[in-house]
Amino acid sequence: MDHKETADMFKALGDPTRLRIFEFLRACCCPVALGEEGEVRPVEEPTVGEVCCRVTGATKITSTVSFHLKELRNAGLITMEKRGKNMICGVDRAAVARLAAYFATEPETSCGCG
Amino acid sequence: MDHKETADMFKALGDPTRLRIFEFLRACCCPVALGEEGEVRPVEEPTVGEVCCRVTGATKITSTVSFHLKELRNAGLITMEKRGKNMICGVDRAAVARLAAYFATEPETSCGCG
DNA sequence: ATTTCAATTCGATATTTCTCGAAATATCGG
DNA sequence: CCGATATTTCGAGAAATATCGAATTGAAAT
Repeated sequence: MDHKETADMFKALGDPTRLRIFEFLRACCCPVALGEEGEVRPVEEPTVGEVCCRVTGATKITSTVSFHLKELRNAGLITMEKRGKNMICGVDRAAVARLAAYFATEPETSCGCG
Repeated sequence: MDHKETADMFKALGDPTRLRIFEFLRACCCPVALGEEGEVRPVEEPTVGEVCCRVTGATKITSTVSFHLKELRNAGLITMEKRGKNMICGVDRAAVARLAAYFATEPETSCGCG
């Protein structure tokens, strides 16, 4: 995770509307273990229209939400996959894990006190 | 940590210059355990001028760095304390811990699959 | 008190970003 | 093919942001 990539993720999450979208997707797309193999898949598969409805309360898709989804996707925070007429949105769990590690890990010291 | 507060932190970290400042402070102000009581204090105490020098390579303090430090401080990510003629900068460890938890914790599900 | 050093504030400018509505694209069903 | 639905792209305007230099504050030293 290089510097620019990290800053882009934070910038994407720095907008209130995008943060709401991201949190909705996180809450919505929680993984669930299935079968004995313990395989994991998302239970709900929200479309752009559903994101739109939940986040802005609008009944039709706003270009604004589309714009924000693209930003989140460009930042590597969410995934979008075409299914028929719709786009299915989900969080990129690897990215979330990297961000968790970013804050949880003590950085290399630069003051010789390590 | 409410929504706006969270977004403000991410917005603050979303600027490349501010992220560099933040990472410098994190690396610089690593805590060190001292004595038998295990008390912890920062080893280096960077001033605004030092941040400036390290981050932008400038020899004198730029108003830009001052501006970015204020943003980071307003977002609750860093602390600044006056000492004599200088301001000593440090990261707010509680805030970093909250952000680590933010990404490490599975959110409440909204799809009835919990 | 005056000078000096550290840092912030101010004013202006250039750039970016958010938002909205209209038009375009793509896919499905009849 | 045509119409309906889902989503993206485009164009424009308003608002926010980053940056720079100059002026200002505040504390310390002389």
